[in-house]
Amino acid sequence: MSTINISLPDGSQKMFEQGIMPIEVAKEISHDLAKAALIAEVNAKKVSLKAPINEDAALKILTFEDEEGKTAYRHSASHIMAQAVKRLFSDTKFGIGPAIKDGFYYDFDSSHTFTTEDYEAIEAEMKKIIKENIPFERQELPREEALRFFDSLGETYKVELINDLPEDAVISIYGQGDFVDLCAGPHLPSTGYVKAVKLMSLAGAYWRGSEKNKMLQRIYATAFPSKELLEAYLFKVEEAKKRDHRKLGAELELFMILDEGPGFPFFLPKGMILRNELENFWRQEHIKWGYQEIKTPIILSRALWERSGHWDHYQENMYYTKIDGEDYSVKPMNCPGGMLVYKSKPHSYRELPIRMGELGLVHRHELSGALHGLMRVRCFTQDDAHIFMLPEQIKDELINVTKLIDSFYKLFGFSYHVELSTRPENAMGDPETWEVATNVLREAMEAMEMPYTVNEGDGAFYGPKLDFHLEDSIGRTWQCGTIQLDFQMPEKFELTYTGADNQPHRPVMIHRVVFGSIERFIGILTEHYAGAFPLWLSPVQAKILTITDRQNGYAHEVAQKLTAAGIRAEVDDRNEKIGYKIRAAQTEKVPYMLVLGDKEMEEGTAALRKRSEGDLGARSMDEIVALLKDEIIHKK
RNA sequence: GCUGGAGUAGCUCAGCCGGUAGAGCAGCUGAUUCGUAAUCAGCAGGUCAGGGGUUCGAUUCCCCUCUCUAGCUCCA
Repeated sequence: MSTINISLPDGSQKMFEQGIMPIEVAKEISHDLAKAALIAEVNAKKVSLKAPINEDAALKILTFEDEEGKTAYRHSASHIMAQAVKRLFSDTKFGIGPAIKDGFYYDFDSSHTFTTEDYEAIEAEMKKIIKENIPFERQELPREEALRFFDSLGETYKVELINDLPEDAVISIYGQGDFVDLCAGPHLPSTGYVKAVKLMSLAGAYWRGSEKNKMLQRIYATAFPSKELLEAYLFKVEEAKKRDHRKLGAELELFMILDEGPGFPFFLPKGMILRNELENFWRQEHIKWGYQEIKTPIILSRALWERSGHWDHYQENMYYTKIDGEDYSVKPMNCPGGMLVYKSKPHSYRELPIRMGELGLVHRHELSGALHGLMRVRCFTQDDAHIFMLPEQIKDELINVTKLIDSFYKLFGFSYHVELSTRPENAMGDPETWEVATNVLREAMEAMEMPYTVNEGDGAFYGPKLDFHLEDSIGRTWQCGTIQLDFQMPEKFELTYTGADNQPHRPVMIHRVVFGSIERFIGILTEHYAGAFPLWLSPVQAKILTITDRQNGYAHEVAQKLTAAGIRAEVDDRNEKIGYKIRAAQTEKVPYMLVLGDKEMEEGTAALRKRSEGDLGARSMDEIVALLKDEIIHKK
């Protein structure tokens, strides 16, 4: 038997007998590593711990700490769940069962309708399978044989999957006792490796994500290498729920959504303060960045929407009405109005770029099942702008807008990722123009060295776009900012400017938003800060709390002083103990509290208390005003 | 829209097998005048989402509608 040379991630090399399994190498390295090992990476290929190594190789042992190890672990758990379901509901057919962020799912087609009451039985069966410690066994099959095999089992979905695999694909199946699944692998050595599992939720999911297909039943679950890790995860999920903007929005009285208007949010006084602060900031910044502001009507005639292409390309998302017998539509986008403003007078090349902003309220018909708090609504305010420019200005403007968006997100401490969305199916205009536009977006991203992913076919019907995604409290991402490059609208609306040659030319246009939708942005902000907004955004910035009712008069004087300095203050002069009032203010997430007793009243001071730090001691009123003003101005 | 789940007081929730609803918090009133996260007592609060059906009787069982909710993209 010959020997082979195995190199490890730390650079060391060791000689082993040919055909050695990764798990044996792991044992050689350390007992702990062997215990934590899940799968291996041999020459950059993921394999089972029991796959013999037959040649010199670079070996890496992967554990739950590695993304790939975690994925294999959950993927194996999904097979265990499938096996459990097969045992309990034998006529079940199988769709797909991948690992996902934080867990895994499996899609089933079964005569049985799963409910949460089945969780217990399925989990119990999974535990049994885990206890049986059944090895996962890999087998590679020729295509024909694989097709025959799954066909004989009646696994129509698997047959479909195999038929769609490329000609040269290696078709592998994994068996664990009485259960066999089509799977690329790799898997853990045996079911016993999975320690803690929990079924999380139940949902319908169309086969292959298309609503033309049958809806399968999807069970979401998760798995961890220990009960403690599972519980820590469940705790984290519970904590995240407390940050949910729908819950906080109601508690903090920011907004509400009623049955009288599903998807149409009401903003309450406190939510309006937050919103107005954001809009004020937006206006100030946009002046600095060279924007003008306009406001266009909400309802405009059918002729306009036909011209813009919305009537053909966006029909199912629009609301319609009739005025004096003529068709009108409620605007789903601000651009056509902006076009009309541009067209209202002739333009010279000297004016370009023209950056025309609009906080525009748009209405869109979203599927009822897609509505979600402020994140997905049927009416929202876009912090829109349309930039009309010369072709040679495109790249600079793209960079400019990207920097503007980045400066906003940085202020709030958001991390975000960018997606480039390309030509969709129902696109307007010729593919060549799209190609050009898409490439300019790419170039701008590359010029700034911004990382981005590509989202094929997800562009707007009039142009490709760069989308900026922010995360919510449970890790779902929402598109906020977007930059869309548009060669179509200027054409449709016959926009022109007079060039240096005294001839008419066609400008190019960018559509862009920074917040995206003010509503969605407020939702994201609420979850980001868990409702404890920075001082400049807080609806109530300071709460004045009296120890006894002797200080009530003084309290209102203090409130007057703060109000005069532009600080939003409220007095709590209820006949309650100070602890009670502090608790109330703390629950309302008021950033500063001013506690007033006899001492403060005599000295003309206030005992300052910060939401995040507790008692700061007595300060003069001037000092307090200066401190708060500074924090507000610098948006700390 | 589709699939599963849910809807009881302002909020969080209880209500067994059908006999017309209960708690805590919030609110109001009174007492207490208190120093950094809940003082005590009393009072008031509900067309049990809406509609229909079964029944002597429905919050409870059945059907329809509305709304909310998880998901329907992350490719064996």
